[in-house]
Amino acid sequence: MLLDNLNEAQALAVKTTEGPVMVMAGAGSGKTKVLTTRIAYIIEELGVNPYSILAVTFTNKAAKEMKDRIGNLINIDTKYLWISTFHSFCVRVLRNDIDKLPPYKKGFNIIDDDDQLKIVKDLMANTEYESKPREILKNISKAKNNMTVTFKSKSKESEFYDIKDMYQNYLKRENLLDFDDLIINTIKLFEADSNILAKYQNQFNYVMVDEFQDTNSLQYKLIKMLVCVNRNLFVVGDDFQSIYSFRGAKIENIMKMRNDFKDTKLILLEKNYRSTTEILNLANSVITNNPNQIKKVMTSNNKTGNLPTLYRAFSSYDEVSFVVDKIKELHAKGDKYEDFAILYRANSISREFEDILVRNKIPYKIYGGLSFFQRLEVKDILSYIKVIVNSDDNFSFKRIINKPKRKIGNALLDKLEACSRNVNKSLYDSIPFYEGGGEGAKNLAIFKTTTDSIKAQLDNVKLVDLVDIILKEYNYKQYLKEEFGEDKEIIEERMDNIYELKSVLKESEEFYEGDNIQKLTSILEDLALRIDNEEFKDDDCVRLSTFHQAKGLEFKTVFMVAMEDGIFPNSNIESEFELEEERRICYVGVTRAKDNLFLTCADSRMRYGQKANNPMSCFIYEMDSNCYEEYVKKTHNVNNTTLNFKQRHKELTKKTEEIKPTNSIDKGDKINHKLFGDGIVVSKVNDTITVAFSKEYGIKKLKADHPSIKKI
DNA sequence: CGCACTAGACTTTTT
DNA sequence: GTCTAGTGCG
Repeated sequence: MLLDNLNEAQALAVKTTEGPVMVMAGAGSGKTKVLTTRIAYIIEELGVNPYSILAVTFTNKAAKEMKDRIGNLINIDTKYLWISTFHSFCVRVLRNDIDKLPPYKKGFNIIDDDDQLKIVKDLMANTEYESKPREILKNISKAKNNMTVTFKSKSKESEFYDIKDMYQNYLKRENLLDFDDLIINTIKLFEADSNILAKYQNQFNYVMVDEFQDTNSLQYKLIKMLVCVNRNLFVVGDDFQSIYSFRGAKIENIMKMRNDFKDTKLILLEKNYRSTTEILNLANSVITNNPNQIKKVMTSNNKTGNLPTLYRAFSSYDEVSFVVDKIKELHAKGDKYEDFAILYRANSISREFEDILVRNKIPYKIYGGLSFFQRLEVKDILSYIKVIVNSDDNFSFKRIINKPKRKIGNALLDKLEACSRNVNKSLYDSIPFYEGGGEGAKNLAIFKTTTDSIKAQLDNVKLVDLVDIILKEYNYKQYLKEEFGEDKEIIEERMDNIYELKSVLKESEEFYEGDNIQKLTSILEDLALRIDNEEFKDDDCVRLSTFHQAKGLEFKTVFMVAMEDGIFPNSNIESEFELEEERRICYVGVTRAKDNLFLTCADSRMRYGQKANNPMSCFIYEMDSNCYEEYVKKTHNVNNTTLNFKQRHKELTKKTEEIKPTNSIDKGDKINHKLFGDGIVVSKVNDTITVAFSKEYGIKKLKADHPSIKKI
């Protein structure tokens, strides 16, 4: 029954339930279908307790989708299944036992990037240090994830470690955890207490990981710890779609797993159910330029259609017009707006499209920027709720104490902080002990009276109404007016977000049990991780987004725009490794399209206030020209982009050569490749070597100086 | 403490 | 070109 709608490879993946299994699932090959069917199969056919299955994803959306689809397959309540993001899983573990890792306490708060930045800035304000806070944060995250951090000088290095220590100590003191800490401390907890680890190891008989190519070294370590006893690890991924290495994702984990679990069964899903043959041919033609990946040739479901179209525009205006004309044309033929996606490498490109879409009255939605729970007004209201629920939350207190302005600035806060140290209470609780006059001090007292009275009636109000009470009692709208002044539209938009928060609270309210404080505590704990980007999903809109954000989605018609060297691949690309990742981004872009694909670039566009003439993307030059056709609008002078491309390509190769250490590999040498494992060099012609790997991968031709290769 | 002006950045960012 | 963070003055 469950297996009825699966092809052979998919069914094999579902039925291979015991032992380590790796599924390399090409774009559009039914990876979620396999995962969900497998879970349903294990529950239904093997009679396994649903709670002994753990499935981890990277996004809440993916987790939710999996739950929904399992619910459609079998008749169980999916609400409490262990299907969650890495981070939510860790929170669930840490909420139970983090007190075994003092000084952390169970009521810890999770902070996001924005909070982190604030903390680092505050800490640095008391020092002479001059590093850039953003840079510091980037490096803190890198260091936490075992990535290499490079410094300009020894003094910068010691400065970094000093700030990092101050940061970590601050977080511990305030019982705060950043996203990285969630993973790190779960591992620490498992290392510190073998009973706790054993409990989870025994509970989870089946562990599954989605988007495995995106796991970083800590996430892999965590998974390994969980499965090392019963070894039923099932991972699904696609090395072609690894585009998050800048965030620490380690494509090497694919090889690592197969080394750590020698009996790992490899299953390839190569049948694509999404795109036409023409689009798939183009996708394959892109990715073959990355020589060092597990070979998969996506074959189509025999769906045929139009050849992808390349349009080289004179200017970005010309490019944008082309896209809009096409959308209008296809819309007139019956396509919906939501069938279209305009995808680009960098968010800044979206601007040029917004204007013309508005003028042509085409509804669109830009995905990108801040997610709902990162919006300042949402965070403000949440901070208010946190302060009301928990008077120990200094961090949230500081966030909202002067919103709206209550004349409580840094000077007064410093004094209050000194006072709070003296009486050994939180900032909020030390307000009555603060001695010192001034309007600010008076306002502090008023703030406390207001808050106390809301606390007192907390159990008699509906949680949804709490938002209105906060808006009214603290005069929050006043703050928005102070901050955004004349612009009514912005204020309305922000208020809309606050009202949206109300509906989130309403939804959550039904999920949790207990009195209001208990409910609120539970809701607040996990809200930081609950970023649903599904807003407006039922609107019929053209979607504008980066290639990264479009991963996992599909559209009838896709425009890949600003396909220009300097933008895509980005001008910052400095190594072959990075260029390969850009190429994978390109592959992700192409494979989003179901029926129609348009590639566009412009001979000239404004960048940073200046006119830029970018050559056409080298990725287009790399594609087999039989895989696309060029659309020529009118007789227009195709300029010398070829020349530019060649120059640029030379530069790129030169840059790469400078970086690469020259390791001399010769015929007969044993080498290790990060994906294919060990192999023997059978021949060498110039810098191309032919290597015999294990029979799974067979004979491969590789560049001798490729960073994935090491001589052993 | 708050406003106004200026210097600098400007790739991607599942949590 | 545009946004934002930081500085300096009233």
